[in-house]
Amino acid sequence: MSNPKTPMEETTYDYIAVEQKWQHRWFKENINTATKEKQKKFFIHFAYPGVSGYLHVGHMRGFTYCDVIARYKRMTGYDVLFPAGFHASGIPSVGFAKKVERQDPDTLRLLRQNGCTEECINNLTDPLEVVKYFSTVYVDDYWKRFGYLIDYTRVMNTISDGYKKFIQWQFHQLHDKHLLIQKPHYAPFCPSCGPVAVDKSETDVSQGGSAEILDFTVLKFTLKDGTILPAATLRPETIFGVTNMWVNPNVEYHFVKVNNETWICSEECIKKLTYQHDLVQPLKKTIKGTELIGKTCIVPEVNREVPILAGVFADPSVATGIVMSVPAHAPYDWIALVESKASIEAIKIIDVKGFGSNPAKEACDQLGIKSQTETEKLNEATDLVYKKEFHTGILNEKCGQYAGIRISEIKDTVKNNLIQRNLATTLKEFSEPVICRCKEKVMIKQIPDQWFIKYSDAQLTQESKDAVLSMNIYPQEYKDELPKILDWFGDRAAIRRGSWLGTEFPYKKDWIIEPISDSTLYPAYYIISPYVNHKKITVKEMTDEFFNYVFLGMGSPKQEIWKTIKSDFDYWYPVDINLGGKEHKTVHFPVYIMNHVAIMPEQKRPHGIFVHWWVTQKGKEKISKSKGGAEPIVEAAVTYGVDAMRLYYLHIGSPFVDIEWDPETVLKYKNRILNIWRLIQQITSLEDATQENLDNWLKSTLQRHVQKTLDAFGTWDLRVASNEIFFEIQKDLQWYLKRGGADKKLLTEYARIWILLMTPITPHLAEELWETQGYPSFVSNEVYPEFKLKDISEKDEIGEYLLTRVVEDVNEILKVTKMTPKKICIYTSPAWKQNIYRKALQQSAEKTFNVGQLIKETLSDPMMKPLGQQVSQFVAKIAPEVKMLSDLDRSRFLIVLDEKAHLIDAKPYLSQVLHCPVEIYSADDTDLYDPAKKTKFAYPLRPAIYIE
RNA sequence: GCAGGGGUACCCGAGCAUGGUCUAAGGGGUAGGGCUUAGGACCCUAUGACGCAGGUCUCCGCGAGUUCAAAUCUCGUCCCCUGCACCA
Repeated sequence: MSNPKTPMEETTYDYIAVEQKWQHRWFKENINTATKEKQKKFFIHFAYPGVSGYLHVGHMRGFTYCDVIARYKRMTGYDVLFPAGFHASGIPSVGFAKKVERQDPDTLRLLRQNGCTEECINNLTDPLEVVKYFSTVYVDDYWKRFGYLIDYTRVMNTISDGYKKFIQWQFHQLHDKHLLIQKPHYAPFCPSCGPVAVDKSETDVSQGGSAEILDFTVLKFTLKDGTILPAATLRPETIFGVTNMWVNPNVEYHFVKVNNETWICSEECIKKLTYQHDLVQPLKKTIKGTELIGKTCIVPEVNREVPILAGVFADPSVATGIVMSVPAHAPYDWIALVESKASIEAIKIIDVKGFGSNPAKEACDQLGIKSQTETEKLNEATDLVYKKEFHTGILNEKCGQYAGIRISEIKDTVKNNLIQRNLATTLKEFSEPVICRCKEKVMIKQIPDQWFIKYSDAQLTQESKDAVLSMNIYPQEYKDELPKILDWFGDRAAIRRGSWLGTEFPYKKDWIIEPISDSTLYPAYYIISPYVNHKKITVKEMTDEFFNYVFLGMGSPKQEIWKTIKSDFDYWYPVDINLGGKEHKTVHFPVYIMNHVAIMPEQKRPHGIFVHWWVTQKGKEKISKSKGGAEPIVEAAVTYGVDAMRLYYLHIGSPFVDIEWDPETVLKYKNRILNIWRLIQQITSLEDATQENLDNWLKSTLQRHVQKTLDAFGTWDLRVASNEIFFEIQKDLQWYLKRGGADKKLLTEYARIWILLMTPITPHLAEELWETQGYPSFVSNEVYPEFKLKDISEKDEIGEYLLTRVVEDVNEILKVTKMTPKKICIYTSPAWKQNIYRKALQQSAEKTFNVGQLIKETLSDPMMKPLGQQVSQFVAKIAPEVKMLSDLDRSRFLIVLDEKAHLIDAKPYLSQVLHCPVEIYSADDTDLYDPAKKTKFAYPLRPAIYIE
């Protein structure tokens, strides 16, 4: 580590040493521990990460936002509570342990790469060890490594005994408030492993992670002898158009007893039925498809007798294996009917614009479909007909009581009526095969008395929507979206029996509360966790009574420590910002709000939510470990430096867009960190010199940037804030130096403020610079700069504006004329023009501007009389632009500036950048050198130019 | 199906709520020049077209409309993306 007393060489900046040095000091002096001192508090946290293995650079984006906000708040007069923990519940750590257990080569390689010893790896077959191991990795290698001022005394996880007591209390509360309900539920289930998760990450399954659950309606067609021929459909309303049935002649169908009915269906179907229906009993009797063909059956509801025909497309593995035929509306059925050559009339039951007497036929004709084997085209035709009919179709007179109603409105009613009258039932099925990791086929199983949290509760929903109105939610779009999400958010199955981690559900033995439901009130637990961690309260003492007292203010304290904890809770709660990725928008955040509304007192409801988008791989692909993913965090920290990465996250895009990880880009930020380091070294070693106008300009623009930065932080517009601090300020400073500015005192102060500004974003760089500038103590503990109006000098701002315009104009002329200048003359506008211009601006601001009026007014002055023509030309010329000026420009142009004096001041600079002698005149000067009569083109803030 | 997001220059990406200062910030890339070199560096200039005096024309997915004025408002249209529940 470098010697802290001697500043580093001007050209070297050992960021790794700097990072270590300051992190060591911060944590040694515990500046990150939350304290109650300032009577103003700010509670921020990020949605704790699930313990699923090593994280990648994408995860650091949100964490970094959190730290920047927390650091900003602590510098602006708040006690900040920034805790963190681990979401250990659920499958991830179990899945990880399983991978280690089955010696998954990728997993083992990853562990070894990250320096995990063989002994350690052996331990990781236990999910609890996985949680323990990665908790350390997250804290030491990620969070501390990035300089986050997290209060590490509060670290907790969701499978600790104390947390479990907290969750049980939560569920007792929900139960008391009648928000726990029981009803049937259908969930993926593996015959040998039990419940499995079907999701895109494919933790539990080896195939079919993106399968959807389809909800078939099974219609009970009856044979002559009363046996039921169950046909499964996704369009129960088309029952009125059934003309026949399809059974596969090559399949042997099975008899099965369902309740008291006898069904005929495929063998695969029986298995599904047993998982989803009570009293399913296979009968040892089968019937060949061919034997069914030629028989007839009765269509339920309609009571029509229809024939059973041969259809090879009837797949025994799909639903019941028996298909009803609606040839007017289902292209498959139409083509099969044509191919069967049966003389059956299609029955049209849906009127829909754009189709005639047989939509299915017309769609088939349109796509040129000739055979049942053209499945791709048939699917397209089905899609086409279905979409059109669903949205614009109306059931016609053949549909009895439902005639005249839109499909989209009546579909569910038809279905429910049929089910109610025992003419139909349901069958759920995956849209594609789903295979468990154990190679078994995953089924859908009914859980008759599943416990749900009743998020559909009308009052809870309404109160939650009301709560959202007064919350600070970033981005605004999400605030607008949230009420709709809350409306749409349905009951959530809250428990599961299977091998995963979590809290035991108090009302059903051996069932575990699922991970979303156990992370809704958890920020409140951060208030308690330090007392648990320091053994100031035992798990045994954390009774419902304790939680009731601390959180709800109910009852009286049993111990002194209860009072202490409650006073902490009352000081810190509620949360000011809960920050999480966009994946939480429709999952975590709604339940976070709703549980607070349901359980916590009104004044403890959340104050704010901040949603950030993701870091993706090239091509907007989600970073995934399986695909190689982005760079590991520790490696990246070494390559780029932590401050560079922090700045990268802040500046590369708005928090509300996905950003693509690109190593080249991160390097640019690394360079910028280095440049700033050098620039500050450089400016404090300049030869002292003052230039009043220029110095005042620098002071003034700095305040503009301070103001913009504060405004941006005010709305957590982190990108704008970082842009001001790391780009705009630097740009101004460079202009100042280029102009020859070198006021030592000013530059010292400028550097001081600049370092303060950058502290929340690049704290290590800031601390190091702070120290080299000779300031004692931590800059992290300093007060953030405030806007100082007295430093604003509009006159000098406008002066520099004039100067840049002159340079631009000269360059423009040189470019067009391709001249090489020998001498450049600049003529500022005469006083009379400036007077008129100002008058015009004032009048325009007061909306009294009138060209004729102003000319008359001006010429009433006898001194102006001789200039009559010039005056009228000038006024006419400026009229349109004066009207269009913004308020900002108007006030800028109204400032009185001695243009000539300012330009003369800058003469050395002008001749330097223009590479030739420059002469400055005012149009009012008596001894003008103006061979080309350019003077008359001079306008206020737009001097005339003559180039030789 | 339900709910939501988005199309801006070579690329990324601001702007759009509150129309005018928008050829459209910032960053990157590219080209030319400087620095005679700080570490994958730094500085300047150019980067829609045209223009021999600081200007003109075109332009924000596509097509209309409102307006003195549209990237911004309205309507239509095409295309892309995300989530949908026991994965967090």
